[in-house]
Amino acid sequence: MGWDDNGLPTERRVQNYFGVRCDPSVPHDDDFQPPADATGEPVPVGRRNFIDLCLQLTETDEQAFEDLYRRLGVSVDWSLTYTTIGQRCRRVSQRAFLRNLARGEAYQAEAPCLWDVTFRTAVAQAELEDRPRQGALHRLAFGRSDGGGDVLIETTRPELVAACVALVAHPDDERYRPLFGASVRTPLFGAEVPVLAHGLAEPDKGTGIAMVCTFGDTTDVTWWRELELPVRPIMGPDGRLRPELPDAAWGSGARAAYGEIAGLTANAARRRITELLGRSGELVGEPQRTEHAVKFFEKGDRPLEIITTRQWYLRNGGRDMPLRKELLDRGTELAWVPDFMRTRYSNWVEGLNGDWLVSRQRWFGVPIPVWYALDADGWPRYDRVLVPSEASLPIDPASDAPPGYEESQRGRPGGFVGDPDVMDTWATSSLSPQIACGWEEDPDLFARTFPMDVRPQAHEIIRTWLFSTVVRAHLEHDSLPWRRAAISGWVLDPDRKKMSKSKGNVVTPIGLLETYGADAVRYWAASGRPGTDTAFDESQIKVGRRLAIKLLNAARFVLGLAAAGDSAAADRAPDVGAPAAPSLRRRPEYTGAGDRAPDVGAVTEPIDEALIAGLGELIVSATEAFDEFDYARALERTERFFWDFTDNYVELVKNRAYRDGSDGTSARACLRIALSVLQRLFAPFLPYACEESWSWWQQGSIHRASWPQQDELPGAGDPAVLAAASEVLAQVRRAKSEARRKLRTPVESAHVTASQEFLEALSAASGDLCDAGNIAELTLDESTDGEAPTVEATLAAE
RNA sequence: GGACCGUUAGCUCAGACUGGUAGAGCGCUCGCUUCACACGCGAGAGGUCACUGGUUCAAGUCCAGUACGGUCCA
Repeated sequence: MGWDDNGLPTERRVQNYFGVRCDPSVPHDDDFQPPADATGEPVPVGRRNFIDLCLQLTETDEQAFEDLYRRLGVSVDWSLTYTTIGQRCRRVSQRAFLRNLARGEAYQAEAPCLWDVTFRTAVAQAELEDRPRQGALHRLAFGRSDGGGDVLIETTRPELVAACVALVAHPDDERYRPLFGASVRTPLFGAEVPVLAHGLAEPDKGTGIAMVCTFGDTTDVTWWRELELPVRPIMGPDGRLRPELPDAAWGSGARAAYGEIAGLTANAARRRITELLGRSGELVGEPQRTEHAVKFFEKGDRPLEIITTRQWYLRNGGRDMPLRKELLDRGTELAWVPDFMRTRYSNWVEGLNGDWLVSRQRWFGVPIPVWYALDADGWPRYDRVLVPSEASLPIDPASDAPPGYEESQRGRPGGFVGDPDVMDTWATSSLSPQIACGWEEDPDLFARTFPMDVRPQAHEIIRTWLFSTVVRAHLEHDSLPWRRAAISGWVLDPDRKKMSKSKGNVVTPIGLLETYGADAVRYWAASGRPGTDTAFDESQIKVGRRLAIKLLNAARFVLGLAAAGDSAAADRAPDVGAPAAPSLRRRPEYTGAGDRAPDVGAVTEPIDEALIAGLGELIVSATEAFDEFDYARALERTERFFWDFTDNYVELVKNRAYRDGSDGTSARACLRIALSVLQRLFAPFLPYACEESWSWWQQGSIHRASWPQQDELPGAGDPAVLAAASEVLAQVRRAKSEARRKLRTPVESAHVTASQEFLEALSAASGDLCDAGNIAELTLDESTDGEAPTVEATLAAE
């Protein structure tokens, strides 16, 4: 079990929980205490103090999670727990990064990147989501430099007109073709920008010609790069327009206009610039309200900006087609459950528009393990990356010195400076197979466990966890990290909406565990098929609870019977001690020692053999379903058999099972065989009920017992015997029910008309049938027309 | 705009691969204190399988398309 504790969610929780915010300029305080009142203005704390608070809170949170998982009966070796902020993960994560760096797969670049202004960090493509936002289309007039009139564009972000570097239209657009190569002047700022052609311009969107700004969206970045445009940056990392002019050559009018918006947020600047444009006459008509998709950081709540910064990237096929092809091939090589999830992977890889940005301007994460040499003037030489030895990992460049340097040289000319950033949390999580398998640390374990068998995860993180793990294994080991991926769906709320904290429709499991027990919750969870979203349905949890209780009661019956039928144990008193559960007032007395394997040779009655035959088929089909990861099918089959077992078989043989003699022994042996198999088939779903009832008659944990095999059962029987008896019993019950009589009501005679095969099967179970139906006389009559069996029952008078 | 998944009883879902009389549970109605279980048991009612075509002796199932819902990617 690994806790993914580093990253932004933890930082945000710590900020809210303790009422602090991290400010690296604040010195470390050895005696720091968080504010008593966390609701006030956040207290700035130094980096080290902030990280300590993160460590403190994650430890508490992880203990709560561990308690929850233990209660759920999740099968985990808790001695092997790790955390992604822990020493071992930091070491693995940094080692993998350094290997990527040495092979040229990790590189740094000064480039436009998606930027969250709230958290002031770069974010990766995989962390984006589109959200619909209300906006307004502003129609702006750009005057042609040759005086030939205005060119009109539409934009939802008029404040970016200060950053405009070109206009683009589609190369085939006849309206603008004459303008290509000409220049226009931007409104308010009068900057001369070219009119250019590019295939990404959409002729039917707005006026068909768009302004290119550095940078308003990712299309701007493409245009800027492919048309080799200059940069005119105006957006600062804090989400406010930069104080300095974007273009030093601007004249006084442009300077004055920019002075109106410098330092404002994007929204405020938009309002101000709209006023200015209206006044200058360059805003044409009224802004038109519109809804459009805006890119957000998935954990953020302000739109992303695009700013130019120096960041670390990891090659992931976003730029080079050979690597992309190799990674697409890995997606084909991987076995997907369900198979269609492969398409999500392919879509994602094919849609990558850049390499993986792995550096984050945050604190609670694995540090990027490099330093930079400082030149004689004290400026970082980003082309002189200083790296630690693998043996020294993990390191923190903020407190450790690079090889060949002294700590005293930090920040000094000719000295060094540490990279201040941490890695994307997925840069560590993408190595979970390497972490768990002991990569470079336990060669024997690694050889035996890597690549792993299966990655279980949900579908929304195919683009992050799954894909990034494939990338790392491909680059480091030239292999898949696992052979299969089993993709689960989501739990939706009862209205089939995604659960989310902001909507307030989240159901947490703890209350359900308290009300219904872990077995019931697991039963419901297991009924959702792989890859399929499941609407939360409390009634299904109740069904699970009913099943678990039924299993306990059935076990109590079977094991109590065995004692009663064993004449040596017949006078043992039942245990009437403290109840284990409300429905378990008695626990079967069963004190013998040794292994309690059922007596296979004792099964002699045809109907008992019929039950065993069905049991064998069940084992085969449940095992096949598990082999295909279709746990829901395995559960459904087992459950169906079990209810049929209790409703029909048990009722049919109950009287015989109470009797001495070989026919009674056969029933008791069969019941015990069935119980043993059913307990083991149910064990993955109902671990508590199975473990408890298993302990009543077996040694050791059921969760270490062998999986049932068909060949451990007695030889072949004919399932038709049980089916025929069940069918007639059902019809006798119906007759009693329709007469509104008790089910114990004696039946003077029952006359069965059916095919010869049916009657032959039935007669092999007629004794049990008469016992169970309280039938005095059973007569059989062969039908000639092949119709369904019919039963005429004559009930005793009241 | 491209793709994927789904649409079966009031609700939640099986019915796949391999076409052959429409299934389960919950809920509802009725009955039953029955010696494992009233946290139980038995019985009953309830569906034009989203729609339109096609293939076939036969389609919930296979093929093509449409609509609606959800999701992923642009």
